[in-house]
Amino acid sequence: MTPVDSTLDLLNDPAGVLPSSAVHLGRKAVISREDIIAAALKLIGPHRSVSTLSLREVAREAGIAPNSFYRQFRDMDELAVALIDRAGRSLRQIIGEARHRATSEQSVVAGSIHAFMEQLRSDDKLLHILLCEGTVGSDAYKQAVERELSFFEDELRLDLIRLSVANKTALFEPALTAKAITRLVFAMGASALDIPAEKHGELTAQLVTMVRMIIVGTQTMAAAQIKPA
Amino acid sequence: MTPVDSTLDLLNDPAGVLPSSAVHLGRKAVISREDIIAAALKLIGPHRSVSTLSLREVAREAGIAPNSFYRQFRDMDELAVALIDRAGRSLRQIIGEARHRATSEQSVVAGSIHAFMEQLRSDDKLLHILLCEGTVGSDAYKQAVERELSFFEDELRLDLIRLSVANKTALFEPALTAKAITRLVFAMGASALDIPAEKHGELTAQLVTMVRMIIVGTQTMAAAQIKPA
DNA sequence: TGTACATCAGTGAACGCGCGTTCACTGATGTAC
DNA sequence: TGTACATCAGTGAACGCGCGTTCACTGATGTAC
Repeated sequence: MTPVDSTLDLLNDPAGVLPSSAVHLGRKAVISREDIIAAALKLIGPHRSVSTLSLREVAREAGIAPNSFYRQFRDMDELAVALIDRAGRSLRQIIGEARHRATSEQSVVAGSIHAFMEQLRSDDKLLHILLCEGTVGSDAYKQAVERELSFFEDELRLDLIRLSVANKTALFEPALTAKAITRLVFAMGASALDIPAEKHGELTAQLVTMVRMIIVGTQTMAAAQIKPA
Repeated sequence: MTPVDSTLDLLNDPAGVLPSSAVHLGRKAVISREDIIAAALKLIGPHRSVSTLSLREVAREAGIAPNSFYRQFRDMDELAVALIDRAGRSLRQIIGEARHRATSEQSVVAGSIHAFMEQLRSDDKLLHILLCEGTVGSDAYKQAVERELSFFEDELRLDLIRLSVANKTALFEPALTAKAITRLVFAMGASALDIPAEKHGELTAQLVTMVRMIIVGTQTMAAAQIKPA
């Protein structure tokens, strides 16, 4: 039971060398939000989504009393939103890195998608959260997921514009293009969670082609001088 | 309590004019699968997905004893799969009708999407099921939803081919095009469930443009003689 | 440095609840004579 | 037509369980002197 061990470590840490995340205003907090988040992440997997976790279950995994949970979170909803926020931030960073390594539209698309699928293949719990919690759960869940998706869309939109300027190729409604790509990638990612890993390669290739369709379409429509609505 | 009333009606139906769905092998079955399915549909809504329904809750709504449920379904999973099957069949019929009214790619796209969004706007419970149950719940759920989606993809693929032949415009990988469109429409539909009805028009317009991007892309790629992988 | 004290993070026990599932039953149904 | 009977769809009561939430507590922590 790691959380319990780390509790003991904290208490036996006279030199104060432990991560400051567990320290609050000069006083040692034996249970941190981090402990609870880590426990929830341990429980999440391909067949467990955040919305199916119970408070007691998370507390058990964290090695704390059920009611101690309340010292850190108002309820499970608040924990779920914290997890979704973290998941969004994590994925945006990963994709952002992949994207800024890229120089052409081609490599932005392929690179980002490969980074995304790699995260997925590595059984990243945070990504599971973003993919699974969007359609069920409380309004707070859904809003949190929608917020993360819109962050994604925005970053993608800026990159699409950046590249279209660099390549001197116009885009038809970059915002809509970014939204379409984001939604499609997340939808395909969600269905990839349930297929065996050996088919991920095929799915990645499909996804790259699909996104190319959207980009070629948006460029063609811009070239044809179709007016944005 | 409608189900209870209909039970009484059945018992007081000497002329045997009631729907045959409640009659089994010459013997009157007072509780039918239909009663239970109807009760589940009553409970489903924007904030209730099938996976959050309890057996007792459905039984209560149907006006039957909890254990009577078992005479019709092995468990809630079996009920959920029945609901998903029905939802798929219903939506395919609606979209199919809209599609066969159409003659051009333009009107196929716009017509189908409008029919889809109209179903959504009308608060159709069956559509909710298809949109919400894809990412959570048991494997049986997910497989059932995937199966319905693949039916959709297939019908859309055939229609795209039919129209491209009629219009003499080639398509790049029709199967992938159909898959991209299907996934995108369902993903956008799922997020539409949580937005106020007055924004549905805007969302429909966005969706039409997005799908046009895919179709224009797929046509342009075919015209450019890019080889399918 | 040593000691007394206030604070409050974490707890153990208990609550009432709705759940899925089981069991033996009952009583209407359709059938055999 | 009337009657006795077997069938089995539907039931009421009960089970044990895990849940979220509450309460008064306790004991380690950091502070004041």
